[in-house]
Amino acid sequence: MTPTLSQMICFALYSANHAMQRVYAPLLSELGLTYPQYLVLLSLWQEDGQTVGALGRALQLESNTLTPLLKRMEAQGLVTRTRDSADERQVRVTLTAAGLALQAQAEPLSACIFDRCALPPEQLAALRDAVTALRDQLRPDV
Amino acid sequence: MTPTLSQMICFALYSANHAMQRVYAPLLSELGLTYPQYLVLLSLWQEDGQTVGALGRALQLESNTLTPLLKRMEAQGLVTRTRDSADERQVRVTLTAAGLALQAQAEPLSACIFDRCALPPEQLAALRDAVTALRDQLRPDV
DNA sequence: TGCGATCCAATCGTGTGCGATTTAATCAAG
DNA sequence: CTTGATTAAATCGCACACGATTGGATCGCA
Repeated sequence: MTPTLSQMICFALYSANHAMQRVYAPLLSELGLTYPQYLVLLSLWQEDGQTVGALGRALQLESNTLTPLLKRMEAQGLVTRTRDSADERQVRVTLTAAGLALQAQAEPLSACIFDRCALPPEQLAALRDAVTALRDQLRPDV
Repeated sequence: MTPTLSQMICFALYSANHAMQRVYAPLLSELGLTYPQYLVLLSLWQEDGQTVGALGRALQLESNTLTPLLKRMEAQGLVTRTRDSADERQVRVTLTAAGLALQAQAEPLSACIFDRCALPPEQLAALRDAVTALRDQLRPDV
């Protein structure tokens, strides 16, 4: 028997992800950011100067997605993209002053989202860990 | 303090959703379907002849996403799109024989995905319900 | 009955995601 | 050295998502 839409874990993840993006979008828009651009910045604030490949591993995206996205961020003056002199195949992505400065402006966001979730911290952390574990289970080998 | 990427529930949902789509994609590709098209079919197999608006409420998508998607499915011969004669503003989406027939072919999919999740049914259902509850919490009013 | 407000779908432009391929740089084995 | 294999990014084409707007159809109320 074919299950209903709402019974499926895939649709739960699909629709929850979109709902989350819809909460973030208007807030990020004030900073001139899209949702994936914000995720890239989160990763760079954590560790600046990552290569495209390293960002891809962190965000679980390929260069065919990241390259145009990073070019738009470079055009906005948030990052610079420079070939690694030791290995010219790699491109390092480095925050500009403007990209660094956004961290302060984005800082209140996570608390705002946390409130919106309306869950005790432990429950939210448990949910996050369960979702992450499922994700890692679904990923090929690694 | 800015949290790390992996600490954020938003990234857990984002990456888990993508991981799920990456599991489905090659299987659906054999049926000539994309992931959102499969979700539309799930909804139509549950209730045929829904309007674009009703499908949008079920899938939580707007007409600007659904209309082109449904046109592609119509071009593939999976559904028909007809204006409701009682209210010409509405468009009813109805399964063709081919669209109905796909249900049998897609039937093994959900079990296949379930195995991939490698979780006991109760745990998977609990996770699904928690994700769904969070999604509904994030949705505006309703 | 008329006419403005509302509702539904469609259209348009932009930004992802991703399969498939290409280009350039590095590595490895002889 | 050199040449074939591997690796890293970029490119291309297509299918979503979605904000903003448009065009018809229906509704509500004087």
